[in-house]
Amino acid sequence: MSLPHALLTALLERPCSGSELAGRFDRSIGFFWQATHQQIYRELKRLEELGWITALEPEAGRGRKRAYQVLPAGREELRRWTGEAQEPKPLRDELMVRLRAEAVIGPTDLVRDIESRLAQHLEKLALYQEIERRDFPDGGVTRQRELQHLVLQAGVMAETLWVDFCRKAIAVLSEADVATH
Amino acid sequence: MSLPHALLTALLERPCSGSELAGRFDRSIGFFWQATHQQIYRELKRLEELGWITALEPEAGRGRKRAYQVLPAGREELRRWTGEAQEPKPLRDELMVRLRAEAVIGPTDLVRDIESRLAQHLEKLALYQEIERRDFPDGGVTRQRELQHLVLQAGVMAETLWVDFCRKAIAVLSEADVATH
DNA sequence: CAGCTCATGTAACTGGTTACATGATTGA
DNA sequence: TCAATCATGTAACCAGTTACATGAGCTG
Repeated sequence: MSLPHALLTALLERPCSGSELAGRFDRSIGFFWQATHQQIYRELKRLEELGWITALEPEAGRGRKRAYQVLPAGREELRRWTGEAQEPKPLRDELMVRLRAEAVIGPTDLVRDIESRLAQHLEKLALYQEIERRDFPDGGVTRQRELQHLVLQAGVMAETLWVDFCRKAIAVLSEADVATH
Repeated sequence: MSLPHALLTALLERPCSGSELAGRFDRSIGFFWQATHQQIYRELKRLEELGWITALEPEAGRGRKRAYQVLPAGREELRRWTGEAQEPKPLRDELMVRLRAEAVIGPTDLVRDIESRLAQHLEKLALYQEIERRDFPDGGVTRQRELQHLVLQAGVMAETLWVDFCRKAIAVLSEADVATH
């Protein structure tokens, strides 16, 4: 249940409205946690009811922008949750299911799809490295910057892994194709 | 929507009952796709209604073991799905949300949790490497074995990444702790 | 035949997704 | 002033999770 805490974090970094949050979830925060605007509005309402956030200008509803800020109770809840133990989620990837299916039913078009994934991961890797070069030329200086850098590095590491794996998979699938024909 | 296709793959590898499938989802298949027995039974019923699988012995219900095998229509569906294009799912990890929260609200107990995660990832990595040593001493020989090996390697790569990342995170969090006190 | 375990199954709930609706603001 | 766009919101749905129930078969 990370969404409420991702929202608290985002609102602490800078108070803003639901639509702005949706925008931020398409960029920085969205690199490691995604949310649609429907989820965000639903959750903001809940957080307000819980007394963890409050609207800055108590003006009314539909169509009018409504910015929120975090209340002390929200900050306290975020602190509690951040230090809480969590089990690491096991790997869960559709591509692995497909590879295992290929192993059973023989050659399919899967290799085409992996080539296209490779291109996308290369693109994302380049994006992250560009951001890293621009925003963290000397790593992080303050504690906050170091932690932000760390999260970005996780993205770089993950995309690098995917690039490596896609190349390996393409090699295996192509080689096997040749041997089969 | 991988579960039906994971089940088709498992049943092609070896026809079996729901409870046996649940067991297999705790081991090999479960390393990259998890499912509870409730999900499995629900899905098996659906697959049978779709005409993709059929019970081997048409004996009745509750309490009696019911083994299934894949029908030609099921195999065809699996082939179709395997070659289908899929967008790579973006990284989505609670730990990144927590790190970002730490960056905003200052030191918490997070580093303890990461130390415990590190131990778990090391354990899983050792398990995967043990399986690799035992089952793939010379890599894969046939196409099928090579693909199975590839999937296992993905597990090794992912756990290695997590081990590296946890160590990096512990370094940053500890160092920052010292600087803060 | 009592009690245990195995195998199958039901029900309620949660987080996330998709499709659609409506009020407010802006600018040609 | 009206069409486009922005901001907020409702509803239905889907995959996955948790808790619990019940029939079948085995063992002491």
